[in-house]
Amino acid sequence: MSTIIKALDILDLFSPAQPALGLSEAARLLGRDKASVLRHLSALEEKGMVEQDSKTKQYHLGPALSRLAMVREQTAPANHSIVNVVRQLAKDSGETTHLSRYSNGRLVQGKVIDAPSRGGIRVQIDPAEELPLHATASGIAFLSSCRTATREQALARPLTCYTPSTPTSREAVLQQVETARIQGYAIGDGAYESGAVGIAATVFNATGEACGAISVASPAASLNDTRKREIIALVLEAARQISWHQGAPQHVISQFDTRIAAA
Amino acid sequence: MSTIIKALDILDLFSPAQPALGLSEAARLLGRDKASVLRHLSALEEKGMVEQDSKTKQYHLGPALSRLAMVREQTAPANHSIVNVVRQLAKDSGETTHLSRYSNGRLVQGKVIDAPSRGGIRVQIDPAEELPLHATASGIAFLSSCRTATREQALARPLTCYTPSTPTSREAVLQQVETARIQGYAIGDGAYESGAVGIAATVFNATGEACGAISVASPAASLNDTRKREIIALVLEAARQISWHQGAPQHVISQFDTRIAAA
DNA sequence: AACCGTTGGTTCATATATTGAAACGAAACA
DNA sequence: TGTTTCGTTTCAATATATGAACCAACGGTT
Repeated sequence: MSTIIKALDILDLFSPAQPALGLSEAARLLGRDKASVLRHLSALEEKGMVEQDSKTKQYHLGPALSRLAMVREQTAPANHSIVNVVRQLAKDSGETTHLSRYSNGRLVQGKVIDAPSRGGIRVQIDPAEELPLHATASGIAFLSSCRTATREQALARPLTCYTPSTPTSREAVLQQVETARIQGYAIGDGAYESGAVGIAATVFNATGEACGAISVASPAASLNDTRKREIIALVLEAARQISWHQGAPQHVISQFDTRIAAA
Repeated sequence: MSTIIKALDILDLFSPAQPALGLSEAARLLGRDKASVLRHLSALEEKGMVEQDSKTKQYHLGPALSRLAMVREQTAPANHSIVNVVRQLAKDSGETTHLSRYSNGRLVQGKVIDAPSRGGIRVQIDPAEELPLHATASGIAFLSSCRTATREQALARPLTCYTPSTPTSREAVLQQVETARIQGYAIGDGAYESGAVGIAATVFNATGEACGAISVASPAASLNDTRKREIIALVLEAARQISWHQGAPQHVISQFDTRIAAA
């Protein structure tokens, strides 16, 4: 394994739950030698990827990340219009909405728009959180449209159980994926977080490949059948627009059109 | 030089002006071998730091950056390292030092470090005090780097006169701002408090926007030309460090570097 | 105060991962 | 068509990473 990857693995230790850690702790979590981890951390620090608190000696994520993320956002192609679609979906549905993107085996949050808060109960989503492919509506939707190799790769990894309704067997996941494929959208009913229902549809890129998912998360209590259908239509429309903004090919777009007409 | 740093150097090639680049171009810019750069890019890609457009083969900054930056922002530690820079500046200059931040049309004190008291005359600063933009070195420095709308807004407000040398006309202020812009630092000679000379430089945030100023306040009596130049260099260096800690973009940092070299 | 289990950090011989010139096929260009 | 440039692969030479052992310092216990 390359040194670069070993070093960058360190960054993945940091999370909202664990915003800072010391040398020994990092080495333990990675199962590596302190000396190596120290050298890696020093290199990362030199480039501003992490920062060390001179008092506590703990490391935390550094300013270079803010800078680079800013560059990425500023130069992300055609991002603005896509974000607008997500925002509109949040407004129309009145619920928390998030767009996720697939990259290197992971489904990561692209943009999260919190529910327009006019009181009442809403779902909160952590924008830094990675979405498990097997336990979220977004994940199931994506798996239902991606290439087989990608799906197999995802299923090969351990299927962590989050709630009593998390599908943890290959068969259970595949069945959900299959219904999602037929319907054109996925419903995740408390499989990741109890009481939160996700309704998601795949988004496609210019090559016609699945590249992520758009999803609305609602409290289970607030969903009856007509409301559900309403949201499904909104999500499908948003997925169509985002895919279109990314230059998805005609046959993908028209498939959305027939799905929306059916809903 | 460690491999990690060499790999991370690649990320610095990306900028709003150059949001994507190919392998050869990157290798050329870095003066390194294509093969190495390819391996580095592949490693970075595996960790999501860059992404390769499968069509054009060009690389651009990856989703891991957005994710990690989000974690960093959520867990933003009350920036200890920045305070350290201010403290160090106070120590190196031997004078009272303060970092101010712009917010809602006002320049407010972020952190004030009193001069290391080894006797003699020093300037006292009230940490609760708001800094008039037109009459302090910090204010002039900030105005010399902020966007036009902000500057106009500041000039539209009444220009209170504090001492005989307070600039009270729009033209007088603008002239000071212009010299500050050219020099990269501002000197406020008793414009707010007679006998107190401020030397300030703008600090920038991750968006590359001016967000405040760092300043050293000395008694006029204790300043000769060489001492002044000494402090200017220290202030510029501190501004550079603070901006860096806030993730300011490369072109901002390098501007500081040239200014420091000139001083 | 002496002891203990930590911590972050350093050293150096060993072993391993990195390196870069050269070569390749593909694509773009003239 | 030949020419250039591109991304990518290979492999021997070597520069670099590694980790066991060690150190000094800190914070609790006894």
